[in-house]
Amino acid sequence: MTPLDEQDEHVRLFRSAVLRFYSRHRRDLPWRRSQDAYHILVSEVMLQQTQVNRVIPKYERFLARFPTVHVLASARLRDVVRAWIGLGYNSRGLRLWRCAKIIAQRHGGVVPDDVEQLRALPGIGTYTACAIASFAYGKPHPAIDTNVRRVLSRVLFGRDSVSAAVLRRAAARVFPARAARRWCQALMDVAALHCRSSPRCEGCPALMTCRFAPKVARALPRRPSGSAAPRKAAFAGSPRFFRGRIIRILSGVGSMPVARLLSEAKDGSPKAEGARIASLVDDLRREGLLRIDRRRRRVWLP
DNA sequence: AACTCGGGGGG
DNA sequence: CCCCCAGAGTT
Repeated sequence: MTPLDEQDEHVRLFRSAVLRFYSRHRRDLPWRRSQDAYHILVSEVMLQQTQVNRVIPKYERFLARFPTVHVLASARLRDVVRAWIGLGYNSRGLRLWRCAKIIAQRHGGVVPDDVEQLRALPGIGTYTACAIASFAYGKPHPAIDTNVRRVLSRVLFGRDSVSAAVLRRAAARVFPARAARRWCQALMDVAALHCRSSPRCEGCPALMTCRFAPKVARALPRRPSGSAAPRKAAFAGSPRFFRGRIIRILSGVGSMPVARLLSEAKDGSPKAEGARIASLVDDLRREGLLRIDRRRRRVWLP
């Protein structure tokens, strides 16, 4: 048996173990019950940098409120933003709304199945485009997110991470074209249930073929706990904190005086000068999340 | 390549 | 208190 054959055999074992694991133990997630590409689109945007458990209730509420692309496309941004509260990264909601408008106007209300066309939509990057093409349409595009990256890096290279180029080649080599729709979701379940940031190897389907597992036993220190830690800024009082507050305040009213928004936003935060908050409001206006009538000095969500 | 964008739950 | 989490867009 040549080394190449050996390697191929190794990959086959890995693949079949992961797919078998998926058929038995896969998580029952709401967006996996649907084949509707719009549902997949909504779930994937919500899942950008946001945990599954927090997305589930928002996802179901969102689709009950905006059941189709057309409903979302003709909705008011304010209603979209209100449905988005609690998910964070509000501009994702804005971009999803713009996505729906483009899909309704230029794609006949059908979410594209082509990766390039998907990539061209606002808020859809490489990962999300591949995820939609693959999960909704069964097209053979590896959707490489942090989970897939971590599992493949560990199993194939015995490291927590490898360079993007190396990983891309490895992902393509391992990718089973016949199981395109399931493969990456299977890897995500392996990541969520076993190959977590801090690994739980017991019961992992990749255990036998994993180059990382042997290293896990000797526990890693896991904490430099060093003196020179850069020390992160507090969340309260940060730009993110105030942006979130501004959006939350505005989502509850039709429109309001700019001055009142500023005072309500900094309420209870004496450190925040009005000028700083005003500049955050202007950032939000530039991004398209809110509108300002300078003459009448009023602000609102479109 | 480095930053910014929310918010919550867990170690 | 720090870290992580189905990333994308801008500079």
